[in-house]
Amino acid sequence: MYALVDAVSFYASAEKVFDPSIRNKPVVVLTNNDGCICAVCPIARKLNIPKFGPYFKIKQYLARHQVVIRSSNYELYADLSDRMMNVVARFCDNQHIYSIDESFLQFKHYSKLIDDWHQYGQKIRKAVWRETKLPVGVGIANTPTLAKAANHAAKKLQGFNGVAVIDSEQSRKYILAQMKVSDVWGIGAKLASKLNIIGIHTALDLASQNAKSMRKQFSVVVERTVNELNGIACLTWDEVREPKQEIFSTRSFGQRITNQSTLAAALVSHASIVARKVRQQHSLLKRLVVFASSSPHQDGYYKKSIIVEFPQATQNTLTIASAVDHTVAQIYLPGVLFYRCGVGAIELASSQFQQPDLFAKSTENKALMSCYDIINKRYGQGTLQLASEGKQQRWQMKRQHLSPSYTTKWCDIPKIQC
DNA sequence: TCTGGGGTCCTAGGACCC
DNA sequence: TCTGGGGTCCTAGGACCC
Repeated sequence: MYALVDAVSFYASAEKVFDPSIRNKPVVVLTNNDGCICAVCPIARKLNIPKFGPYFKIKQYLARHQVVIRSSNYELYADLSDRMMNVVARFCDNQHIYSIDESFLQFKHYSKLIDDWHQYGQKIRKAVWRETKLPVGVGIANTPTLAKAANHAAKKLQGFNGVAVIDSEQSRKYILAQMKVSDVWGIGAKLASKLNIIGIHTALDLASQNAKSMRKQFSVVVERTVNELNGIACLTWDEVREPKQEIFSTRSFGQRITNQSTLAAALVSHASIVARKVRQQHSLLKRLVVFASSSPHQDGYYKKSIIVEFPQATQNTLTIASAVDHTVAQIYLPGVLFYRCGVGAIELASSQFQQPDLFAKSTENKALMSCYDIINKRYGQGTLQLASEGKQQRWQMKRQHLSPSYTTKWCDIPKIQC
């Protein structure tokens, strides 16, 4: 059996944890630079606020309805996510953290010990609430896609109270029949509208199709989804957890950037983030793309990217940052109002099977990097950084409605008055 | 006044090679 | 009757997810 546990509008719920005064109010959270709306709490959802719509277009409407606005506070969310994941991990053999607020659980030996999955799901849910004050939904089924569907039902359908289990033909059909095909994991807007045209509207409609012919008409992804909806697991647990093939770090600037050294500082910072993530999954970096662009929403759209190839695959921040720094002169163009930039690892190799260069001196410096990672993990990312990332970081993002970092900064620790 | 997220994977098509 | 290959690498753009 698999379970999918995720938080109810996580960012908005996280904002409510340390600020009880907004618990009964409509709350939305904005993306980086206060650009779009990325989380809408259940109370705010009743006002039909569109998720991922640009904030400035709906600002008036939100003000009229006295919606509480928060900028994304990743320091807070990452810490609450850790706490939530730790609680959930106690209930299973294996946990795969799929995103900041979702994890898949696998039950192997536990399966024999659990006779009532509903009750067990409630136990998880209550433990998370008790220890973190985050509301979660739990979906349980025998494939990841069905666990996702059950999770959807747990949160959206009446009568489930946060936990749904698909453990019979009856429960599978009941839940899938009430689920729009566009809500199925892996079916996005484009596929959903094509499926609608041929009369497939619900998840159950999709599940009833012939998997092979879905593959012919659409793709192998749809075939797999059909099988999974029928309880046939298509991805093994190991496959679900495979290391990433690409790792990107990109960001739009708080204000447009016009000078080369600021662009260089931003790109080196992204390089450093990518290098850290590469080390985290025990990979080595072979090829990298460095890019920057002006706003695609404005005339005269400029974008430029450079590919960097490392003769010897590496995970050394210093090597990677310096290579990125050398591309900046080719990317920068005077007069361009830079809006966004980033760095992406596009070819990775396993560090287990490294091909060393017989004639080159190794530049890996593993001891330095692991020391660097340990310090930053313990004292917060950015405690140690490269000088070339810049000190003032004026290009940092705009966060005008930022809440305190209650759990990660000494000065922001909540005060309780008796 | 101006304002529009971030990340990963897949696929189609072009260039090139033998 | 009509018919002209197959593989790899690269890139841009599409699709999807949260």
